[in-house]
Amino acid sequence: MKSGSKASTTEGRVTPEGLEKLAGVFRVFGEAGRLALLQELKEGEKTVGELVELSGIGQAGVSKHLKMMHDADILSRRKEGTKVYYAVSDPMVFELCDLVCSKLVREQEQLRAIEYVI
Amino acid sequence: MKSGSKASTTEGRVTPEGLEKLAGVFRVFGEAGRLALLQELKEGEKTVGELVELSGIGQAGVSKHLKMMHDADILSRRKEGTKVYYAVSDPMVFELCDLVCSKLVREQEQLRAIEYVI
DNA sequence: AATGATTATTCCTATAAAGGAATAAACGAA
DNA sequence: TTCGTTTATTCCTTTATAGGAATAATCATT
Repeated sequence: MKSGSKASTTEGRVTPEGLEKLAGVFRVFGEAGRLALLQELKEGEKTVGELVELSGIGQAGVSKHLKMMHDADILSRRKEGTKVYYAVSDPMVFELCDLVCSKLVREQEQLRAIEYVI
Repeated sequence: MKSGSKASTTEGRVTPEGLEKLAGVFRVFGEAGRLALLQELKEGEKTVGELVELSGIGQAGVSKHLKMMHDADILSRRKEGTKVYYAVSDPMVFELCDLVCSKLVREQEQLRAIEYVI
């Protein structure tokens, strides 16, 4: 067992500041545009321009979203000339999305089952 | 392998509507007050009044947060007399929080290691 | 029916965040 | 240095959400 790290683990209580940080991370994922960008980045690193093309989001928006995710330590950033490559730096991202996705699928199946009965 | 369920699984593409739903779920977790309520509910079902006491959030706020989480199929609701008991209905909730918590702990440990070097 | 207790909802205000246009900044090439 | 490309930032408007006070709704008790 590791020693300190009192601020934000889920066994036992989490401090209000810990909860705020937690919520902050979830908020990063709480926007469809950012999830779309993550979906593109799942296939590998991409430049801002490529992501603008692929996502249909405006350049400013993409740049802001990427900065936000980079600040949250979700993306890595690599500069090459005038281009900037972003990549997912924490695979937790996909575990998170898979968890919620499977939940949504479960719900949908349940709905379908109900429709079937009716 | 299950058959249909095209709308929102993470292998392959997720539709824009799927992404919107996904984001919506994350937004539920993107607020410290709601996480605090979930933390209380981790120990078992509680009434609205108990949660008001425990969380320090106002009655209206608690009620609204609970409704939101119930609508998102995260909480179950049981009425007994004038009291209403809420409980976490999907253990995914805790997996989600644990995932993000462990990420935060990792980051904090990394920060600590850097401080140690300096 | 009237009262008290509990929860839900409405209304308002304040805050935060998204989105777009324009501009700035960083960099390479000529 | 100047120009073109790419990305970041600023400014503005709009929308969404939290939070509180007040009110409504629900239910048991008398």
